Amino acid sequence: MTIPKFAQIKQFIVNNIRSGAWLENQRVASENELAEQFSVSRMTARRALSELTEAGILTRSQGLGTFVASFKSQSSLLEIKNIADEVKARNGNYSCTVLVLESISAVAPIAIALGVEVDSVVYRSVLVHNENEQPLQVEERFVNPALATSYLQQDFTALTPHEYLSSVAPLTEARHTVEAIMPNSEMCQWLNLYHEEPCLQVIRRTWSSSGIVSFARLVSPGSKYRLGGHLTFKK
Amino acid sequence: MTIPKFAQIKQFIVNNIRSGAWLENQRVASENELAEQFSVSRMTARRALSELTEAGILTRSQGLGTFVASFKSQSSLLEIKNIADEVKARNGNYSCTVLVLESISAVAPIAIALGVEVDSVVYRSVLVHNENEQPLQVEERFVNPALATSYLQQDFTALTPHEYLSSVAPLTEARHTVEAIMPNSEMCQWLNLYHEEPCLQVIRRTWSSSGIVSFARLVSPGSKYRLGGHLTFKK
DNA sequence: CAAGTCATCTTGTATATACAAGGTAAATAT
DNA sequence: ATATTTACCTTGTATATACAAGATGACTTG
Repeated sequence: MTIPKFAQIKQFIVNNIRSGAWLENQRVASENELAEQFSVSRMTARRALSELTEAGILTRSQGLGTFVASFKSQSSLLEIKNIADEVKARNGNYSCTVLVLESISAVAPIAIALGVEVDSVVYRSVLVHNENEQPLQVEERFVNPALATSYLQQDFTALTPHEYLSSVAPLTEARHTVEAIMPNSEMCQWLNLYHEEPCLQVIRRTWSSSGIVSFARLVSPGSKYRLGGHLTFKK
Repeated sequence: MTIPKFAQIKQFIVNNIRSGAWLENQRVASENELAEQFSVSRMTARRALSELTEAGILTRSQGLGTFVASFKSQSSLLEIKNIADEVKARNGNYSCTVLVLESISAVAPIAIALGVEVDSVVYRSVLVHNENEQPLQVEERFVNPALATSYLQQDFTALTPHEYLSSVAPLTEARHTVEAIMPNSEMCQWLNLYHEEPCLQVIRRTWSSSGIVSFARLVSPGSKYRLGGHLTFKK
């Protein structure tokens, strides 16, 4: 028995919840009770309860006790992964084509999103991420030149923009929104779509300690790409 | 100073990372060093480091030390919230209309998704979630009758299907996928769309301890609904 | 009877201590 | 010189103890 004691207690609790034996909002044994049942110290029993609480499986309140969390309270999460990693994970052949790499004058919405002056110069890149030579996602990115001076000199077939930006301006925050859009004709060409079809668009803004670094638009055909996520009591 | 000591240490560390003073993969003071710096016991310093590690902000390895996690390793997460809560959160007027509530014979894809026999009887509901009397999302749901016998007798304008199902068959797991689709004519009618437009579709399958409970399709117009999420070093 | 107090349960914070186990580098033996 | 041992750092697990603070119900007091 090499499994740590606190982990054994966690398993015991999770098993009871997963099996349906303990229902939502039902009370769980107190730290002292668990300590006695498992012949451990209170601090060890406490660790099991605390970690399961942190994981959202239990809820606790001082003076009252510990309870099975209601499923509703758990927010469901979706992961946005790196597309290159995703392709490689399913043994696809990943490649990347650079379509545009330029400096442009920022129109109002771009300037606002990047936190720079309107009509100031910003960098823009458009890449296509391919799986088995078929376009899977278009990445259009606007970059704050003050924070990534030599952006235009990079070879993005070797190093992704995200990786390069992480190295020159360490990221401290990112915000995403996901929506369904209809691609314009330019985007259809980039994605090699004969018939118009709805696309998933992820907007990602990234911050570093010195300000907004970049603003990216990731567009993928609805027929080829989806986001997935799952939520469980495991752990 | 009523802030707990372990929380003060956490703040100190997070501030250093957010400000950019400590870079990715950089080494952080050890438990003993922190304990001395802050005049606390090792266990208290340890708690700060452990909780930040659990939150994905630090990584630790036995024998080596503690390090600032690389931003890349953090998966970006999107939250799928309850739509009624979301509407209420922005002070919208939430309402719900029941369009269909019936038992049908399961065709193959539905039967497979629910884990029941093909052509067996399953329940089906179609609801429209409205914000200020405008359709915001259509929820089409197929339910395993064995696990929610009296599903068809419920009043879903008062209690959402998700809430009802949680009460009769406590959920233990959920899986989601998000994609962009073009709605068919029936869906356009339900969503009150004059012009066809791309929609976000969330597929949600939920499990309880006794099997697959239900299979829901949540469709929202791309122009009215988006998923948001953000990733930060806060906490 | 009603209001306040007290005892006793709960979780929360904090410390001191002990040993286990992983990793590195310097000291030692071959 | 190379290989092994040893010392010393790190994090990981576990215990015993103390007091703080929230919640509840019984008991006491006005």
